[in-house]
Amino acid sequence: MTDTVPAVDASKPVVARFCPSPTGNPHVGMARTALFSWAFARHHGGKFVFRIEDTDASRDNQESYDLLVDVMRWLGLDWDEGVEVGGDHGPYRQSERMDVYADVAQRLLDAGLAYKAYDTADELEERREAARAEGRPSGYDGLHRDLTPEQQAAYEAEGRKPVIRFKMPAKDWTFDDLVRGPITFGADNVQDFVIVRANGQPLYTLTNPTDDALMGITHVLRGEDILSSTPRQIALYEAFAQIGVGDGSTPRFGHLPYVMGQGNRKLSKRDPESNLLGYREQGFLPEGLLNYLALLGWSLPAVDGVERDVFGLAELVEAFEVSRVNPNPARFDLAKCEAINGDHIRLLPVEEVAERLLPYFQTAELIGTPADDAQVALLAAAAPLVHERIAKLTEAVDMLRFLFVDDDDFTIDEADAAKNLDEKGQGTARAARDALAELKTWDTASIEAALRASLVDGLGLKPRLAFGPVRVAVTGSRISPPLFESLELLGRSRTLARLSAVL
RNA sequence: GCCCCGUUGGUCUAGCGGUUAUGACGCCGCCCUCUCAAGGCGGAGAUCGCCGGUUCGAAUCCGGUACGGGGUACCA
Repeated sequence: MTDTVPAVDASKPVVARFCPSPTGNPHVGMARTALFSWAFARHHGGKFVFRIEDTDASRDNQESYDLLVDVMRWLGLDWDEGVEVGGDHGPYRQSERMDVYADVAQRLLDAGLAYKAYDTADELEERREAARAEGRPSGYDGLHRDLTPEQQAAYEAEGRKPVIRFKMPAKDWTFDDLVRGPITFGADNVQDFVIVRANGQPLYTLTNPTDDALMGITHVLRGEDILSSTPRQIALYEAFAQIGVGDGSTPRFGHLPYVMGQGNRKLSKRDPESNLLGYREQGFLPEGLLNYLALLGWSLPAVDGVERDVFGLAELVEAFEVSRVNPNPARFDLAKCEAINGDHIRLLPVEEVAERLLPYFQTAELIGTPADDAQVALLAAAAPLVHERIAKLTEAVDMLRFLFVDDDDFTIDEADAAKNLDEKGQGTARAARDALAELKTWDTASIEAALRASLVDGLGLKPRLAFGPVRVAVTGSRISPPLFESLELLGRSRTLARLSAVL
């Protein structure tokens, strides 16, 4: 297979990155971006950098930062360089790099590649409106581009504080997008942009390319929402080459499609489905979630004509080619996400399912913390009963609750009781209790034999009618794991007590 | 307004000039069965946004157009 590594320079190893802003809860679109960037780096044997872009003090917060780190670790997207692990290009939080940006901005100014602009918001607004009215692009018109020192001094005297704008060279901008192919922006449509606010704070437009350059990023995979800012970044890189920031090369860009929610809207932080932490709480496996996320815009190449959409991270890394990324937006489908997750659960050895289940049982307080050996053993014995029946780990908690719950807390679903434990059902339960009370050996086979003999052969009931009342009385629900196995695990005394309790 | 991106069953997706248009999720039916799942088998569901062109032949190439999305900030 031909390797379509689009390299800046073929001899240069790949360095990719993920650089979220710590605002709010981590969401799935973010995870998909991180996943693709990570998979790209790993596929090419390169490095993956994890940087935090917290330059907007009003929106960033520490809790969100902690969550980001936590969730990346949970997902298993490891990084070679970045926050928490360090590296040669740190620090990796932009809030700790302000001196770097100030220096770069000053050098840009000194080299005449950027300038101070004193326009007020109102002035800009007015000119923008005029431009639109005439059918011209509405970006900055360059009015303060060539101010004389005297003019600048006059504005300063008025008390105006300048922003720093980057001077866009007048030329067309073309770049070969890793997922979309060649994209061109005409010179007239990319205007001088602000890189430092009037209050001295650097903007994303400056900090992001600066750090990418300084950290040696060769490939930038990011959301398509910032596709149109790419020409500015490329222009900045060319300026960096002149002032000696970075190694003088420009990275390759690839713009990933949106992850959509309901309707034609991008999945937003407000959609409950977008909350990454929620998936962990609900019992999604990281490999299941990641598998589904990978399917949003990418697919494993077919082998001998056979397509497969359930795969592990190692397979993803092995096969990941950015060129296969589909450029159109994909809608997030929870039902399919759950189905894929269920497949991953079934792929796990049952012992491991039991291990992964433990924390969820502890959260539900069905098993103590620390867990005692008997409870852990019971969970291990019960895991095979739910292994094929769950799509999310938390579902096992509900299915096996009857085994772990204190007798005082055991409850029976009212609707199920009404249907299955009427007079006739109680008769069935009584017969079951009597048959089981005499049983010598308490194991699945003996329990099944005794129940069949008593209820099916003895009372002449159809199997589903025979076992329904027993199931409801003992497990509390019309729907449960396999009955005979469940009774064995529950034990004789608790089983008999529960049957007696409904009579 | 101007710029950019996108468009294959309900959803995700394969497809790179010749296929009865692939697979998955979901849905329906049947089998298995102590419930529910899982598994097996089968089914419905797409005139590949639209119009033109190139070609013996177009989902695939070209040109328009419509619709959706994004940008046009001292947000990212």
